[in-house]
Amino acid sequence: MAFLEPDFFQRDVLAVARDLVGVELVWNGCSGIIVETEAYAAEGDAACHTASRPSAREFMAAKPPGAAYVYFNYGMYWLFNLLVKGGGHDGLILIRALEPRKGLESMQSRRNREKARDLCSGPGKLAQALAIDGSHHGLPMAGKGRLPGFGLKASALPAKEVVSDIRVGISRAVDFPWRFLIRENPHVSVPHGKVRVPATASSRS
DNA sequence: GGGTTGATGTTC
DNA sequence: AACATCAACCCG
Repeated sequence: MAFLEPDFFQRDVLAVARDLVGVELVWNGCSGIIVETEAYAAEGDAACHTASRPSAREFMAAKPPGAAYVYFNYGMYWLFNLLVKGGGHDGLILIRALEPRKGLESMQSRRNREKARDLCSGPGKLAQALAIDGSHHGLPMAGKGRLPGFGLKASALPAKEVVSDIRVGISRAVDFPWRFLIRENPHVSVPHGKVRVPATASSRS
């Protein structure tokens, strides 16, 4: 199957986030089927980096659709996103979980875990399993600048049941149903319907 | 199983 | 000060 081209990322960020579920992320000898994503919209979404970080707005203006947006969070974990622009709504898509397909041994040693379910079932875990870090920030994952061995492949999967849910681990715009995942897939980070919204000053009253 | 907590560093 | 997390630890 062919690698996705930039036009895939030139659509509405919600459509792309949904359509990425079931796609195979190919990364330097390893790969996995994307089973969970989250969309963040550049406009009107207080949880998106563009709402608070000038560097994120500059990145979106400068880079092409399909570019990797990689950043460090909680002092410990890299998170891997893809840039969407040129369609209905621009934004970033966090890749949150993979079902491992290739390079299991590399993932196991980098994660220091054996079970497939412990390798990529969360955004920090999958970045560690694939050895993604800040050196990959801005890397084109589609089109001309794409490196051999890196990209996104449409995969011919059996019919999948993609459901939407609220996003994980954020404190603003917590009720947007912009997380997309395969229901009942054991490799997702949090099962459908199980995201807990942290108590806030306003909700505690 | 489920809830809680500590480890870490970059950005604003 | 906040943060798009995780694993180890408790309790049962």
